[in-house]
Parts: sequence; C-alpha cells; structure tokens
Amino acid sequence: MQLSERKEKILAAIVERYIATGEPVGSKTLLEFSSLPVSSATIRNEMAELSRLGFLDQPHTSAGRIPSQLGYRYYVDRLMNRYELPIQEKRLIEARLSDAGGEPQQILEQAGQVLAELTNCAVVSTTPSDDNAVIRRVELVPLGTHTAMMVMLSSSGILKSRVCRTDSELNLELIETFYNIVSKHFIGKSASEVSIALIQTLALSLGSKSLAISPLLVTLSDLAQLTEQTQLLLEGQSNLLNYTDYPNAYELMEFLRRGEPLTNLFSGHKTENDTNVLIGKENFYRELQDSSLIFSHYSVGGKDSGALGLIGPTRIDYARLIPSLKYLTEIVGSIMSDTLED
Amino acid sequence: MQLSERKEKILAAIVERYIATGEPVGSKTLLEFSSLPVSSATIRNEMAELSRLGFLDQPHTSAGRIPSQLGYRYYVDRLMNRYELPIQEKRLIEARLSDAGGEPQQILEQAGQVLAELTNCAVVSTTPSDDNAVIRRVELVPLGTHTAMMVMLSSSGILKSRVCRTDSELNLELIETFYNIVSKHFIGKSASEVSIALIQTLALSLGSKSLAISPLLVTLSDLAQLTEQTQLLLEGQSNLLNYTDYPNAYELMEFLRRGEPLTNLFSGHKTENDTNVLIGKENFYRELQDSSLIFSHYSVGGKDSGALGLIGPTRIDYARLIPSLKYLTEIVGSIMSDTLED
DNA sequence: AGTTAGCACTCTAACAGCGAGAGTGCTAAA
DNA sequence: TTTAGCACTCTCGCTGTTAGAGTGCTAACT
Repeated sequence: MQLSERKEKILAAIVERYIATGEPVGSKTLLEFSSLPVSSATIRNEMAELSRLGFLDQPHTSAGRIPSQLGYRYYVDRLMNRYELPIQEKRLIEARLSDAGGEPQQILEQAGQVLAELTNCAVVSTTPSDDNAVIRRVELVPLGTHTAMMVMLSSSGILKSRVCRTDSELNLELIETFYNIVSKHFIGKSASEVSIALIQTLALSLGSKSLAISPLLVTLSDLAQLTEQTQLLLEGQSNLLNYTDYPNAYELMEFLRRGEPLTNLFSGHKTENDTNVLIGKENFYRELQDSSLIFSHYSVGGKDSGALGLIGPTRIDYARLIPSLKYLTEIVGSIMSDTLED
Repeated sequence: MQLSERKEKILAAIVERYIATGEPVGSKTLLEFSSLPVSSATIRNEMAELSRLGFLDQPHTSAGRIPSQLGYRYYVDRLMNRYELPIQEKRLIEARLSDAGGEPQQILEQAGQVLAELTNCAVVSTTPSDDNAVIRRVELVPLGTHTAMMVMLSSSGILKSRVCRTDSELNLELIETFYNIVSKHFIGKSASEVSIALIQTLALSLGSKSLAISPLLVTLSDLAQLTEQTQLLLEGQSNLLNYTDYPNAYELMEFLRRGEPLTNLFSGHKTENDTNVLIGKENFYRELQDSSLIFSHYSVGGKDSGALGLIGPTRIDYARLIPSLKYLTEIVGSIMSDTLED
C-alpha cells in the first residue's frame, strides 16, 4: 500500500519520535517536532486515518499514537534514512576486531561486544558452518602417563580440544600409531564422514592395539562433531534489562541461552537482500514476539557461513542499527576470509 | 553472643520460613509452622527481644519479622543443618563433569551450569591460576602463506590460541627457526618470564631473520600473557531475574560481567575454613550488598588455584547451597588434578 | 518468674472517588 | 481542504476509607 507523501512524513515522524522518547506521540507534540506546514487538527485527521489503515496503535483514547507493527514495517521498508557509521568509528572497530585473536569465535566475541556497546541490544552470532570443512590437523599432547590433550583444527579455522584418558600407558608407539591412523584416515575428511562405524572398523582392524587406541579414536570422533556443530555466541544480554518494555526479560534471556532455535532460524532464513528485519509478531518464536530481530549473514570466502543478529524491543533505532549490523557482518566476513585464504 | 535455646529455635524457624516463602513471618504463622510448645504471645515476646538484639528486622510495625544480616550470620554459623546432596545426585554430577572435555575452562563451564541448575543462583568461577605454571608446548599451524595459528598449552592445562600474520612468507625455514627459539627459550618458562625485553633481545640477536620472525614472537608473548591471566566464567545469570528481590538486576549483572572485581575478591580472600559466606553488607562491593556471595576455592594438586562462587539474594537456602557448592569445588579440583598429574 | 489471653493500636494493601491534564474526534466556519 | 474550537474520554496521581495482619502491653494465671 502506498501512502500519500504527507501521511508518510507523519508516520516517519511518529516512528522516530517514539523511538527516541518511548512515549506515545500526540498531534501537538508532533507539530512542534516535525515542522509540517499544517495545524494540529490536520495532523489529527491524518493520524486517525493512519490508525484506520493499521499503521498506528493507540494505547488508550486519550494517549498519543505509537507505531503498530505494520507502521514499523512501512518505515523500515520505505521511509527510513539509513544512518551510516562515521568513518573514524569504522576504523576503530576494524582495529578492535583485527586484534581479537584471529579465530572465528574470538572475532565473533569481539564483534558481539562492539555491537552490544554500539546498539544497546543483545547480540547473537553463529560460528561459521561450512559443509565443505575438513579436518586440517590433529595434535595429541601427552599430559601424564594415561592422559593427553587432543586438539583439532578444521579448515574453517575452528579449534577444539578435549582431554582424553587411555586405559593403557601412552607410550611413543601408541602415539605414533595414532598419528598414522589420523593422517591416513582423517586428515582432509569432513566431520560427517567420521562416523561411529568408521571408528569401529578402524579399531577392529588394529587387532591387539585396538583396546589401547580406541579411547583416542572416540575422542577424535567427539572432536569432529564439535568442530562441525554451529555454536551460538551471546553478548550484551544485560542490555535488555534497560528497556522498560520487557516485563519478563527472564523468558527472553533463557530463550537466547538455549541457542538452537536461533541457530535454526538463521540457517533456515538465508539473507535475501542484505539484512533481515523481523518485527514483533513477524517472529515465529513466541519468545521473540515482543522484540525485533535484525540479522545478517557474513560470508567467508564468498560463501554465507554464519550470521550476526541484534535483539531489542520493537522500539529500536532501525535507521542506525541496520547499517551498524551490516557493517559488522561485512568486516567480520572479510577478516575471517583474510585469515583463512591468502 | 549466645542466645537461649528457645531463641535459637525461633530464629532458625524464622530464617527457614522466610527463605522458603519470602514473606515476613508473624508470631501466629511461626506457631503453626514450628510446633514449639508455647503460645503466640510468648513467641511475640521472644521476637521482640530478638529484634532488640539485632537479629530480626521488621519492614513495618504491622508486618512479621525477617532475618537481619546478623540473623542470617548467626543462622549460618551456628544453627543451620547442612543438607547434603543425595549420593545418586553426586554420581550424576560427577559423570557430567567427567564428560565436559577435560580442559579447566570446559570443566568449570559444566560445573557452573550444574550449579546454576541446582541452586537457581548466578555462578561465577575463576580459571586455575598457578604461579608455577610454565609453557608446556607451542604449536604453529600454517593457515596460508602469511598466516598461522599459534597454540599454547601451559602446564596447568590451559590452552590458548591466536592467529598470527607475518610480513614475509611463512616458509619451512622460518617455522623451524621459530620452533628452535621456542624450545630453547620458552618451553619450561613461566609466563611472567616472557617479558617484552626478552622478546626484543631475542629478535635482535637473530639479525636478518629478525624482521620476519618478530610477529611470531609478539604473538607468543601475547599468548603467554593470556595463559597466565585468570579468567572469570559466568553461568546462570538469568536466574537472578527470577527473584523479586532485585529491582535493578542490570547493575548486578554488569558487575558480574566486568569480572575483575570478583577475580580480585577471590584471590585476596583465601578460603579460611571450607566455604566463605558473605551476607549483604558484609560484601565490600556496593553492587553485592543486596546479595549473598558464597564461594570456595578448589585445589589442584593440593594447591588452591581457583574458586567457584554463588550469587543470589540474601534470602537463599544456605543449608542446601553451601554443601552443594562445597561438593562441586571438591569434584572440580579432583577432576582437574586427575587430568594433570597421573 | 515465666507464660498466656485479651485488647487496643499501628501500619499496609486494596479500593473507590475525584480532579487535572493530555489528547482525541467532531462540527462548523474559513 | 484546512482549521479553530469544544465537548468528551481516559489515565494518572492524590486522598480517604476499610479490612486485615501483626504487634506490644497489661493483667491474670500457673
């Protein structure tokens, strides 16, 4: 639906004013604020119409108007002037991310913190998932006579480790056998190829050594699963507590902590244009229906591999947050790409 | 101060009742609940006296009594019957922790989750800090022609990694030189010995290779700092939102997130008996003065190295939480000890 | 001397009533 | 089509009232 220019101006002004103050906007307030060359009565008429069309809500008769979900949607899709980050700010952020440590998790953690500070929202992100990722390197570091730490690095840069305990003594021969098996059967394989079945057949084929080495292989398989699993990182949850809009922040925070729903949402809902904006009831999950979720996928080596998302009340500054998020996903993607392929 | 037996019974009953219900306890309620062989009038007299002595507070004249800070203190020190975890529960927890992955952070994360579920409190823990920890192993994994991932394992089992970018190409010779330097100058050294000065003199002594190798040495030094730094882990913060006692949970959650204050508190305040209990205003930090903090140090190899702590309102079930925390610290310590020295 | 019944007293929480203020929708005039 | 004006509605904050919970005190009882 296309609104008249004047209606658009009024809607935009209401959205922006409400985002800024959190108070319902009345016709008089709007008049001073928006400097339209009309009287408050005209604005009242237009507002009444916008209400009838479903773009505005009214908490009660004698209150001003607040944007409805549809109002926000129209604003985001057609009215909003994106507000880009100043260039110095961008440089600053870039420096912070470059300094994060270089691993995907570290970069995302830092990006999450930056975004949380910048936006006062909760920030979620998923670690890169790459269907073509393969095991790149496995190290076994003996810690004692029967324990060792195993470290696995995947081609997507994910590093995972576990401590492993063996029944028989961890001597040089055993370690060497392990490394042989690894380089022969695991390096270059994807995690999904490391099945229990493979582990079992391998163990069997080793005969007498089987018993000694199988704990190592089991750990190896665990690690392969871990490197493949997408992880959800969370930053700035406490920001949500500053919004009076959330009477029960607990439910939302528990939802975020659970992780899988969001991970699924992100992987199912590929970025169509650049940034996805889900407002209020547009969200599938009940726990998010009082919130807006803005998310965008970052791409490593030209391929979408994970996402960053912002969560706040529907009353957030879309014009500022969307470009910020977009910038962060771009820079995260480019830093990760740099690290992995040069 | 020693209270009469009857006063103690009444105080204990009030504390327990208030912990259970969160409502001020009146003389009549107490009568049904505690089954003392006296009338409500007598209880009233005793309660008045306990108020005068400072063990009870009264929100207002016509409300019941609630324990004062002193009341909780007396209860914790002398009245409380510790409520041990049932043995099956202990076994279950043990299994969960053994399965966590073996690294200190992984064990602590799991322990934190378990405790958060068990207690409905926020759980904090510090990673083991060991003044005698030394660098055990360093691995350099090339990722591209100019980037590599460096992984460092300390003798206390801490694993840290960073991605490092070099100006000149990462060829085999460079890598070999790096490993030589590492094994000669760094393995077996403590992190504090890895000073900037050392890095600089080393770089200088290498002459022509100096420029190529110095980014690697800088990263090495960064990693050494990281492995040495105590980290604060946080679980179950959202539990705090379930207590009506916290009008501004935001402040507390930000305090927990900041980390250093608690890290300092733990390291400064060594475990005297077995478990420390700081109630309300007994806490040094303003942000904790509406809360109780229970913490206890775990020991790895017979030496205190980190701590686990619970944070909740002063109105928490000390009798149940203290033994739970104590058990968790013991098991965390024993699992970590097992891993590192066998 | 300690305990108890009884009672007057105090304070809160909940509810109703009221007025001020904000903002609307409608009407009639420009 | 716009605007001034006005009656109307609804919230918010204040006040007053009442019911109920709980106390502290006194006087009687064991």
